[in-house]
Amino acid sequence: MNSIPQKIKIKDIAEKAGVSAGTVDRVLHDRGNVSDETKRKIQAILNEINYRPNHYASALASKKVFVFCAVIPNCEPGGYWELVEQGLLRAEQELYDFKVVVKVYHFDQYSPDSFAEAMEAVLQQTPVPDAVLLAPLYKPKTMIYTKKMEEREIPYVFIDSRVEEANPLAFYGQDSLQSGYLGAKLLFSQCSDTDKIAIFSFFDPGQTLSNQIALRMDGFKSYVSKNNLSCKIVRGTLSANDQEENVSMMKKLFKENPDIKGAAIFSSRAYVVAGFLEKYKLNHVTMIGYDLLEKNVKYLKNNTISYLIAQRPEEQAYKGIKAFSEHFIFKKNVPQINYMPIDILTQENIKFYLEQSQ
Amino acid sequence: MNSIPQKIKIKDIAEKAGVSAGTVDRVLHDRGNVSDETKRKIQAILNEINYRPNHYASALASKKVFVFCAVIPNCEPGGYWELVEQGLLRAEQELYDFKVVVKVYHFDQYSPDSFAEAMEAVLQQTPVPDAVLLAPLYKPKTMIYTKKMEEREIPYVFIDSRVEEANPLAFYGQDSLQSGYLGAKLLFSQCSDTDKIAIFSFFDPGQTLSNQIALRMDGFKSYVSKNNLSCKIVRGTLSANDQEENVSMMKKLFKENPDIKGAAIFSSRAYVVAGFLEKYKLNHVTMIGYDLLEKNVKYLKNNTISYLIAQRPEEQAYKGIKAFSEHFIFKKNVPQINYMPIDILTQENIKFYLEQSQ
DNA sequence: AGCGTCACTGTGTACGCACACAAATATACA
DNA sequence: TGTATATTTGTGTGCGTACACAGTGACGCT
Repeated sequence: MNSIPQKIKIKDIAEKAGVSAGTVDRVLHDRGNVSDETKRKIQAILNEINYRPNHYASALASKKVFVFCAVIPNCEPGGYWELVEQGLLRAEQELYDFKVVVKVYHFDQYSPDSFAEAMEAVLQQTPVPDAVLLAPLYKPKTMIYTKKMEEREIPYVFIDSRVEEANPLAFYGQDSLQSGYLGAKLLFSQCSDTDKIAIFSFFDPGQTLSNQIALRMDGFKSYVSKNNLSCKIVRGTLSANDQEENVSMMKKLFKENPDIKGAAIFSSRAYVVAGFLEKYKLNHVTMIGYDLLEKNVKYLKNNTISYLIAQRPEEQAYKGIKAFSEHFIFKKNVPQINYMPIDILTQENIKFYLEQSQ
Repeated sequence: MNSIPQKIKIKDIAEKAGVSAGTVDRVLHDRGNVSDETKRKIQAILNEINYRPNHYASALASKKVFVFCAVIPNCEPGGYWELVEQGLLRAEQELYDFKVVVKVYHFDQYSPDSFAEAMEAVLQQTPVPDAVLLAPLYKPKTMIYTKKMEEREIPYVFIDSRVEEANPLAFYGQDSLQSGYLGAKLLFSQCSDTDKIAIFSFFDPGQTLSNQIALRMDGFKSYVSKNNLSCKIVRGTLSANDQEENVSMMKKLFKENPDIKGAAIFSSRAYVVAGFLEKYKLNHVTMIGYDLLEKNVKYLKNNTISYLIAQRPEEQAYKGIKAFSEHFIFKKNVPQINYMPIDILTQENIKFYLEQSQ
């Protein structure tokens, strides 16, 4: 009646080997104190049969508490990083019974020093974290701490972007170059090859921000050059906090360039530009943007933004934490480079992506 | 040191209530044999505190084996339903330690009777299935069996499409109408409003096939009429098995209508048409299709197909089975209607969706 | 021979829960 | 009042594993 194939447990192996469960356990966990002969015998049996440990029973018996730290930028309400944090929390909840705790550390995304401070705090906390998930916005600072973590044998996962020189347990994020390339393709599916295009970016004097946005821009440009488009590109620089200045800048830009037909912005704050386009009724301007934020969705729905390109931030964080549990609890190998799908969102399909936040 | 918030277990509740763990267990599972007074006392405590049962320990202690049956069309290699079956297997593997078995029953997707046979077999098997996942291609037959399952209190989940009159535990699938609508939008982003468009469909004399494909077509048409497009539409009917006939049909169609600029096909077998377009170098024809099959992807990559619209079949099946485990094992409520995102696939982003089959 | 040391191995308890069974208490009836 | 019978409650074992601890035997030493 029981249609489950009989599972093999430690006791079965012990009987087969003519030893006790304790000895098998010692071999399984490589805890020593087993004679070479016995060890070989047990390992031979393990190779023969298909022993699948019950990780749930194991977690139940083990007293080990796992502390995973996450280091991400401050979460503005409705902003990008809030979605990331939701993914962290979802993973924590799901792993609650495995005695997993996720501690989130925040830093100011415009200050490499505050990132360093957060990393210091993580590495100095007690208990020592078992693993660290981080968004490596600043390469030099990141390298300092990945090195430290490697010395201390603390596995770490990158989300959002990655530092190629480091050796994380895993990376979850978008191929930014390709997402910029796709952005161009979508924009030019609505514009003509010869149109004038405006590209907006935020003021960043110290080049502090990661290369994600830069890479998207590179991808965009590579589409233009690869397809020999003769479009003209004008640039607008936005301020992170002074919205009035932004409006006057855009007013000026569109006055001086009344022939602008398309607009692109590679950060998640497309709504800044879209709000302007809507207010000043520049309906003839086709716009693309990035990331599924409520404020962006609003403009997608009313057709100010034609396409949004998204990267599943919630899932990145969720999978990042899950990678640790796969590693520590389920003892599985985790693929190292995991590119998220580059989702294309339109008026027509956005609804179903919104529902998707699990 | 232990930073886990102290978890409440049955024993804690028992102590608080001044009873034994067995009694608390009886209340938790509503197994009777508890005096009203004791029951009230325990329930009061349960309302007060936040007791979260450890479902892993629970599964460990319970001897219950869950048998979930899945009823889906036969899986041709490389075909759509193979992806669905992969999702079923992934879910089964993940739930292995919970003593969950997934039994897959197949039927001929062109024969309602064979569907009925499969459903009969499911309902007559021993042990009686705890739940049934099905693709309700045929509404009348489906209704017969959903009624039977409701009588026997066997929960069931729909994937792929749904029957509105039934009352499944959950549904996972695409909003077909909307995916047809989006298909039109994407096609006309590449074609002009006045172009001639060819729509292909497979010969289906008995109208056996579910309304999914019909709904997509309706969605397509509603886009055309809503936007007052003056395109001309010609139709081609394909045969499921006679490829030679298909080629001659298409030759004739494109000869008689040399001004066809766009092509759409609403089943998963876009490759039949794409193969023709490629072979006869009809590069000027823009084509859209459905579903992420290897054979379709080939034509997306070489630009014969401009857009593929996908619906995550693997995930539908996976989530369908997971819905049962949520229901039975984790005692969670499952949202009933779950539309999958309508993914837009292009040459530029397809790579990352292929990696995703996890 | 007696002793300690060491390398190895077996045993027992606990994890949180389900469930069979034993025990205790309440109720009915002669 | 005593006995039989329900009803309610407590206890104990096992699920598969981890791990502390106890036990065994070989060996070398005085």
